[in-house]
Amino acid sequence: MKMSGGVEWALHCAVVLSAADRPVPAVRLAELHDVSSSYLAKQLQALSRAGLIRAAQGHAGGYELARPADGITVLDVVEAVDGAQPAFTCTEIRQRGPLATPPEACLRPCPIARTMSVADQAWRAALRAVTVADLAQEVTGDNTDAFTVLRGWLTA
Amino acid sequence: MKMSGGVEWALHCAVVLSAADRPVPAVRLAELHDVSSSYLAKQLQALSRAGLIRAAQGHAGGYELARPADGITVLDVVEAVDGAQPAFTCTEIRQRGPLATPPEACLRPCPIARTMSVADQAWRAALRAVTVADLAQEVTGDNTDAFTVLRGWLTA
DNA sequence: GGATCGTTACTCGGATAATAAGTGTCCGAGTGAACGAGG
DNA sequence: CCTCGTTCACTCGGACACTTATTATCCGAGTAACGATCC
Repeated sequence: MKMSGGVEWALHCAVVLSAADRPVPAVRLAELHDVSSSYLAKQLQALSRAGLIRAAQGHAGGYELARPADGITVLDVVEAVDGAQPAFTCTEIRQRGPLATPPEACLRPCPIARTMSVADQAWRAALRAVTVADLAQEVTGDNTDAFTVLRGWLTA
Repeated sequence: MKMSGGVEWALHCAVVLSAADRPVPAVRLAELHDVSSSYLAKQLQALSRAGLIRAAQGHAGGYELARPADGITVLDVVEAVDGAQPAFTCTEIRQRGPLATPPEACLRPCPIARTMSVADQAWRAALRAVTVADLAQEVTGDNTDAFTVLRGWLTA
């Protein structure tokens, strides 16, 4: 029950990219957060494959958001990096062993799987309710010129 | 973001134990579900350490629920087997790098950690709302004598 | 006959290998921009 | 002065080792029941 550590990096990068007005290279994002650039690239590639960010190659290239920040939810980022499959997978052990339940009585998922599914959907709903734009606004808070200095550092 | 596979076994065992009227050995539970008895023992030990089930040693020993089935929630079992720590852990990368946020501005968790925490609490609340007794009742459904044949197989 | 002691078989518990996933790193393919030569 | 071709440096992308967590297994410590023995 442990989430991939790269999810945190990907979310921070998404917030930073929402403030940038031009493509930002992965190396720049890495030294901004003081993390391994090679490994951060892996997370950004996952975001790119999911269609959340767009990659621009060549000179003055980098990554930029493919959609407006208020159209990208936290769940989108989490699923892109960590996988979209639910945490719990029912192996149907009720159909095994000497007292196996007959298949005709297993048309619906077992109560355990249903309970897990409900909890999983609640978790996803909570993450779907927050967008990258919401995170960015909370990060800045009252000092609105935080984005200005960030842009200046990104372009320098 | 993957849950330990033993959680499913532990939950099924909890439901079975709620129907038993005497201690059930781990080997019996293992062959009932057709799983590795040695590995299932590890999960049962975790439940025992958490105080959910009680172990009786010696001849005619085994495991039995330490509390009434309606007093054990699904969350209790999940936390006992898979750990109680939340899936997301904030590493405070906002305090690192050239544009590090000063510590005096980090008195509260960052928005990302807050969002994850809210989602985690929603997930836990959904699991806390279901007890082992609820699962047992749903498993039996209309054929109420399912527990009778189960007890007969456990004692035989 | 009853109680006691020793034996025995059965139980859990933690310590120990094998496996899969996650983490971290590297170098090559591709691309856009900049620079210089020519018109 | 403008346009075109070439070169070049910079970018991403996927393929390759290493570490950590999960999965699976084994054998030893402890204990309750059973049976034989003694009072």
